[in-house]
Amino acid sequence: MVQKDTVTSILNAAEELFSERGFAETSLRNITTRAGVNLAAVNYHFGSKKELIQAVFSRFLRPFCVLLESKLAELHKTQPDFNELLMLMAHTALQASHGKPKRLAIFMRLLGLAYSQGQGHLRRFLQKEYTPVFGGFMQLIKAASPELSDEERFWRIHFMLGATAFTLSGADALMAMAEHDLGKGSDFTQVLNRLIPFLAAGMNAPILEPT
Amino acid sequence: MVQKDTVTSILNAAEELFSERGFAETSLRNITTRAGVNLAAVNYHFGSKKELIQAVFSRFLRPFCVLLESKLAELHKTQPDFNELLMLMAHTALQASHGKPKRLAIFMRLLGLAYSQGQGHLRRFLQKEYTPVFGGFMQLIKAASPELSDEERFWRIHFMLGATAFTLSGADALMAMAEHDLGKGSDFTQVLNRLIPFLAAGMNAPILEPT
DNA sequence: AATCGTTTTAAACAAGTGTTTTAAACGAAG
DNA sequence: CTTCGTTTAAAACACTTGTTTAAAACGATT
Repeated sequence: MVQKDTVTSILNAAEELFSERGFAETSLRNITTRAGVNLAAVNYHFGSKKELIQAVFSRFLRPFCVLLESKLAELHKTQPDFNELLMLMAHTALQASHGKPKRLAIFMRLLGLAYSQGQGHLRRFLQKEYTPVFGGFMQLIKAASPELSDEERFWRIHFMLGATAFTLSGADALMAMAEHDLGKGSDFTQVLNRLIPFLAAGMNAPILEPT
Repeated sequence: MVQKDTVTSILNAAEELFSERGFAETSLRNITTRAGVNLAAVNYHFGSKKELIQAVFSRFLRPFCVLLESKLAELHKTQPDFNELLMLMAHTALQASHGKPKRLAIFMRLLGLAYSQGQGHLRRFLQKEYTPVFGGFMQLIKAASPELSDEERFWRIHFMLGATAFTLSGADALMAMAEHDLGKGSDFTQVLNRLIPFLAAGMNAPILEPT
């Protein structure tokens, strides 16, 4: 691979290493070595390690949000059900990954890390920068499940989020495990096609309001 | 709180700090300071930081496994459905947490960290030590879903696992968010009572085998 | 060709890490 | 009381971390 722009080399290396080892476990020296640039380049171009982490997220999230926003605009007229909504989301995410499922898996793992690992600054950053776009998607979800209370819907959305983040972030490891355990391989889109009906059924589950 | 045994003081402090900040972000000095013991005590009693991490898991997992194993034995006679199976699992986990939901949340977060964070030694440790016990549970799941192909069931189990780990590990943060967003608070068992029907519906979702 | 702002380089910085070492304190057994 | 193995204590170990510095190299503009 030829020597690209310094900052994108750093972003590429950081994206890979962060998703493999986590944020704290990845040192700036790991990143700059893999990127083939000088150690000081990170602090020069990004300011600090924290800002580098945020930049990694922004590079993926910004194009994804504009893509999603445009698709949501033309979808607000119809009344899509969960299967349609989730397939749209999956398709948009894959599109933002330039069609490469591997990139989506990497980003999902980063997203999982952002929540599981301390990284309070990251949660705040994501919340402040990228929540408005998801508001439109939430409205469509609400329209698709008018029978659910706000509380019930809130939790079911996070159940979906968990299943998705966990599965897609470990997709390659799980696919390898599936091949080993039952001899049948799967590919990434197959997994998505199994996941979506599962989630839709969960969202449409009979309600059991607490006493 | 009075000064307990040195090793359990260390385990308590490590359990809390690991679940709050992650493994790499928690230093031995953090742990020994909170535990009120000398820094060298960790290496003296556990050998290394890695072995301390494993000891934290063992302290929870070992009693949980014996509890689960005994319950599974008397359950193999009946033909429990998913709601029963999941409720049994939840009840056992809560019981292993001495009835304190907070402790279960902490352990779930640790489990999530073990998978998301690098920590290859931990994944290997957990796999080698504690997988046999879950085999029995898997058999019951298989018996409860004979219409599913092995492949479909494999993936749906991991969908469940993801939703559960993600939700319960971040339960306190999510509960705070729920209270802030929609003014209604939830408690831990309520969340479990919402999660289980969601998962059961997902497991029983109509099958859409790939072409 | 000389000059400017921008970028890269190598070296050092202070701070924090896990671990080891040495000596001191403890608590029961002879 | 003394002696013994076990536990604690303080200090130092060698090493890695993120960040900063100051000089060198670069690249376009005048």
